Amino acid sequence: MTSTQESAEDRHLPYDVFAKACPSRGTLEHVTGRWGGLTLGALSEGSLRFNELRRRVDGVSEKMLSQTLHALERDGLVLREAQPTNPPRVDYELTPLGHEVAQRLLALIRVLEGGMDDVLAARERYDETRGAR
Amino acid sequence: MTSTQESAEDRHLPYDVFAKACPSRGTLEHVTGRWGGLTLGALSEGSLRFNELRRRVDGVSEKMLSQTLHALERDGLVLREAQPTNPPRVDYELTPLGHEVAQRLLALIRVLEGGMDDVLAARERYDETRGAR
DNA sequence: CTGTATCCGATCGGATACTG
DNA sequence: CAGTATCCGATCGGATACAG
Repeated sequence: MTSTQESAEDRHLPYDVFAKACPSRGTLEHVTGRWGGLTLGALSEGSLRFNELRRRVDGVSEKMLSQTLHALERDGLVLREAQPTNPPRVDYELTPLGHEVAQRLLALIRVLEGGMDDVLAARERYDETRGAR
Repeated sequence: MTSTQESAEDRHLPYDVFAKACPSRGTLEHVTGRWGGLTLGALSEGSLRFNELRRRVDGVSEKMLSQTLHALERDGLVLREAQPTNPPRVDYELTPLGHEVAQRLLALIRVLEGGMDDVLAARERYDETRGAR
């Protein structure tokens, strides 16, 4: 097999995200889903409470944040710590693996933010050529 | 603003993915969308034709691959080169920015693949505690 | 081979209301 | 404060058929 995909099999790992049935795909989707990446990014510098997170991740609804946090918690990327106080206080923080993931995610985001001028220029060219389609 | 988000504003960039209206969010979603990341990853080692890509990105449909490629091309991450031959031959390859993005993406994927044993264990614990729920 | 067009069910995700 | 429950429109995305 003349591999050009220096991925899982070349590194002798049991998981290959390029394979349809691999469980790593599900986690990748949680991490890179609409709110997953921003949530992990927001938690990368320390724990935050539910509504702090909501404000930080601009635009997320309660429902989606709750859903996102559950998925990340289940995957072992986020830790949920509920204080038995009144009013309730719940802190969310990254696990070690969550931190690693968040670091990579933030590196990606930085590249994207840094390249947005190129992206915007490319879009204009594309829309011109294809005449707004 | 006591920033704990060492992101765009701290680096004096005009784009901040955490802001709802920032155009970088759209690009992040193209890149991290269901097929965007896998497509960029598949192209990271060289150009591929349409159906080569389809086989590489296991599970993607024609429609979704086409849509994904258009979005990535418009954002200036992928270059489309159509040969005027018969039968038609179209090569897709990464732009320089596309390569940078793909590198970050692959780094993320590697962390995820490498951490899947932890992830799977965390899931079992979660599902036990919360009783399948 | 490289796509586009259409149909249509599944899922996403926002708004709102409500609970502890 | 920290969520859950429900409604419901928008979008996603697969299957299929068709086109250059």
